[in-house]
Amino acid sequence: MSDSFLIIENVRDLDLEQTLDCGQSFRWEKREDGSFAGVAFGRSVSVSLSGTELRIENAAEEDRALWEDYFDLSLDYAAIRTGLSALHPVLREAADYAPGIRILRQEPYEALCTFIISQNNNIKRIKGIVRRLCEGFGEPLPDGAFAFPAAERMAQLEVDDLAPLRAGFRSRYLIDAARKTASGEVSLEACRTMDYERARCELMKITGVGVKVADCTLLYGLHRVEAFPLDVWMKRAMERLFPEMTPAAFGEYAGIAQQYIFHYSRMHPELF
DNA sequence: CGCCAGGTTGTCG
DNA sequence: CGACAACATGGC
Repeated sequence: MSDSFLIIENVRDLDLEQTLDCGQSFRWEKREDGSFAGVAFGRSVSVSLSGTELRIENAAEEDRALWEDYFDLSLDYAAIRTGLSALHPVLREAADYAPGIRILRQEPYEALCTFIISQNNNIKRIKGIVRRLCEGFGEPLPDGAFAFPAAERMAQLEVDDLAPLRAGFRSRYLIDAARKTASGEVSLEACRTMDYERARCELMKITGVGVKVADCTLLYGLHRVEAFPLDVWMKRAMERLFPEMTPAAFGEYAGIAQQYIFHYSRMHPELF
């Protein structure tokens, strides 16, 4: 319907493929023309980048700040990359491999749910489950896409209602996450500013949320860039490529280092 | 067909 | 505390 679009100028250190298909979000699809279609904050858009000009189709001018925030454009990634590169030669290589990665500022509840779904699962199937979750329980949007369902909506469901997702044992975790966040028993917003260790514990009050899912929620949903999620790939990478390093040794931007390393490792499986 | 997937939980020793 | 199977499902 709408032919509105938004142009954000002077965008640096962003590559859409590297950022939207590096395993932090599961809702973006690449199209034939190279643009990416997806939904965030209940807004269905398609995004393309030419040079330093970011074009967001079907976005309103009043949402400019929202999209600048989503793509984390206020953070100077070139400077962060320089700092991280100095820490370790392999980190430099990983950062140089995909310098256009940015940590998206996703909605906290969406990040929580998608990484609950991610456990002991593969990315292809994670995407399918997330899509069915949105189509089944999210608000329909004018262009036929669906918003990510609200916690309040999911809190009213029973575990069996999620059977069509084929999410297996994760369904009851999703319901527990919905109920505890909707009721306020777990406060995602409080985790934004809480002491890091405290925030982790807060999230782990949810059944099915352990250290790794908590860290992913903090990093991708609450932009706690000190969080350093250790999945199977990262554990292998730490053993093999950074035997003398600890997560804390990567500093205040450890989470960004983690994303460079994760993506680099996944693209170079022959290293392991 | 068997192994594995951006883990967590419960159960043993 | 540390190790280890079980957990649903389906991609490859």
